[in-house]
Amino acid sequence: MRAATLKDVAELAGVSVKTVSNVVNGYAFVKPENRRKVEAALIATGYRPNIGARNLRRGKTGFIALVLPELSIPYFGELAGLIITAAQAHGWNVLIEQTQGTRDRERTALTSMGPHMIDGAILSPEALSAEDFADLDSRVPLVMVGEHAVDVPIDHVAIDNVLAARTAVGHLATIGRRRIAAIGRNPTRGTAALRLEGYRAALGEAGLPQDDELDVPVREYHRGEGARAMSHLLDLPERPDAVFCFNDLLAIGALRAAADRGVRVPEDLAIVGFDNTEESAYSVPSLTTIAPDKRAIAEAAVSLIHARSAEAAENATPFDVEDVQTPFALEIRESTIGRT
Amino acid sequence: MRAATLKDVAELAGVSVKTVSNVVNGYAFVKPENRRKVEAALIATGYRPNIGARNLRRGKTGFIALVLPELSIPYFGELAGLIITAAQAHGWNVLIEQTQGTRDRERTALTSMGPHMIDGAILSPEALSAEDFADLDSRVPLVMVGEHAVDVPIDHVAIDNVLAARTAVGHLATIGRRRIAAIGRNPTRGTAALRLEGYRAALGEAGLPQDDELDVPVREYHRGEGARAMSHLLDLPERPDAVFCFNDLLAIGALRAAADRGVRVPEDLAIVGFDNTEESAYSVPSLTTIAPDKRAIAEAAVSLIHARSAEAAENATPFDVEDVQTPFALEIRESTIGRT
DNA sequence: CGACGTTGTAGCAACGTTGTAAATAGGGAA
DNA sequence: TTCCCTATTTACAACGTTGCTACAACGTCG
Repeated sequence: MRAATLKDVAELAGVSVKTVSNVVNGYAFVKPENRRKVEAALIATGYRPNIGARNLRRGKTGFIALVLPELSIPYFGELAGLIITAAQAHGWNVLIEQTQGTRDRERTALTSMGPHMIDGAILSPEALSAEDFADLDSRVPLVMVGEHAVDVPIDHVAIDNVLAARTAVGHLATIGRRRIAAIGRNPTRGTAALRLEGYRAALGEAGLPQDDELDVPVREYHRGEGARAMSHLLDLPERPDAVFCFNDLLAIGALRAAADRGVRVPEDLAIVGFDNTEESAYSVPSLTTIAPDKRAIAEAAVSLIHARSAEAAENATPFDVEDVQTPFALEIRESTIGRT
Repeated sequence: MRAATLKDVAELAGVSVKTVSNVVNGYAFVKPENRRKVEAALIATGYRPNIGARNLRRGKTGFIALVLPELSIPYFGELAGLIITAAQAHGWNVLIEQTQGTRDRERTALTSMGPHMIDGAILSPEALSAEDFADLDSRVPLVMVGEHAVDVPIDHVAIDNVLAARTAVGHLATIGRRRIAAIGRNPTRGTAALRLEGYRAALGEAGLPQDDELDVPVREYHRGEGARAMSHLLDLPERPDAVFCFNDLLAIGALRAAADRGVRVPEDLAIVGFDNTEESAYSVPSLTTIAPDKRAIAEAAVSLIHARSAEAAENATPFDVEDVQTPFALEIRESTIGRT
């Protein structure tokens, strides 16, 4: 039992294949009577267009790729959900490629997705560097979300990471913390450098010294690493009274390590996270965090792909590389100001 | 600048299109010399097969659909990641469809994905009933993951929900809890009935009475609902000393509500969750939970689609409906036995 | 020396769709 | 009546790929 094709519908309705195609595509000049017959036949056969064939003919694929480290990371799960929804509004399906944040797999994802496969790609790279983009065939519209420390001419959507980090650390200084640590330094990660910059700027603005031992590097942005780093900070002869974590997972790990040591949050130690994952609103204590507008990020990214795609179709002169800054807010919760 | 096609490669290599196709597909009988020439031309042109055209010709799409409530729910984020990985091993890309757990969107997902689009679908339905499957064109292999309370002849992968719930509640009884509540009853949800059954069975086995007011219904399986339900339980004249939550999100919410009331976990109240999401290992206190083998679920589901797909291709007589039970474990953590 | 099998190559058709252009029908104007 | 215009429909080709089949070249064997 094959699926119905235009041909099947045409035979049943007693018209040509093309007329059926015209009806399906809303072409204006079809005799009302034929239109009715075709519509009846469409329903009777349960016709669904063969997307592959249509795209082959139209030269579009109907897919965009979403390249990210891992769906199991809450931030990416939430973002992916929003991107899928936004893409659907433009008639796109989303293919998700997981890279584990490794440069190798990010490169593979970039090169293996030929232009036959996808109409565009949204990347959330962690380890890609400028040269990886150099030999990239640029037929596919690309948008980076999150950050590009690398200076490549590619459209880009993100919050102002430096300002966000400054805001977070500024908040810690405002509530009287004087020994503010940071967890999340990482050499290969684009955002890490920016958030570190914001952290240092805020320390400067608050007149606080920079102490290298308060700035702990991590290998991964996972809970376990956050706990490890926090543990390390609590072992210092002079403990910090606050810590800025470069994402919520690290902060959750830090929270956990503090609890293990009997360190009270926020009385002894204030903690700020980054991402406002749903988890952060329900932790004990709840987590003060930077809340990027994820929906805005998702919609901006998809819109950019759409615009680039249209531009290519019309052979228009390309518009300048876009650098969309989406809004964010500081979500103040118990981990810095306690129960209210 | 178009993408390279077989024709381009053939012209460059000085052979026919078909010979290039033969090389690309690993056909044995190609003269070594021609093979070399073609391979060189392939690299020179950067040829990538047009998947759409290939699938059109082969009658396969290369995609499977994954229909689930929402990617932002940690359990589904984790599961989706594993399914994508498992599907890749079979050469499949995964299209994700989010339904928000509504019956309407689950039905739409089921009917709109024609067989042109996908080679199979993995469903994690929450609200579908038997009649929704009745008028389903069954050309696409379908696998349900999680639970089907509905009795339909569709392949199915899940843990033994009744046994898992019994194990969880049995654990609470074993550590001496006598007034054990349950959060998660829900009329439309397949798993809820099974977990409730396990809960009641375990109460019976432990010689504990069933008290209807201890069994709190929820609308959604989200953290907020867990907190609300827990709050309600803590308002009872006679508080429970333990609670079994039907998933981790509800448990995290319950944990939060307990903290808000100053109720100590596990001293005053033991909590068990379900799903073993990564979050549950790092909450304060960490959460005792049922840990399904998610990787096994993902791989079993994809394998089943693969088997059904092959069966259809060979016109074999269909094998019986499979009901794969994957293993689970009780992960005992602080929320029932405290710091160790 | 001819029949035959093995190895290698290529032409053609078809997958289901749509753009283009040509064909048809029905009016009304010349 | 003839011709042109408009409204509608249709045939055909093409998108890029691969299965089928034909065929050529080359040995091998009787």
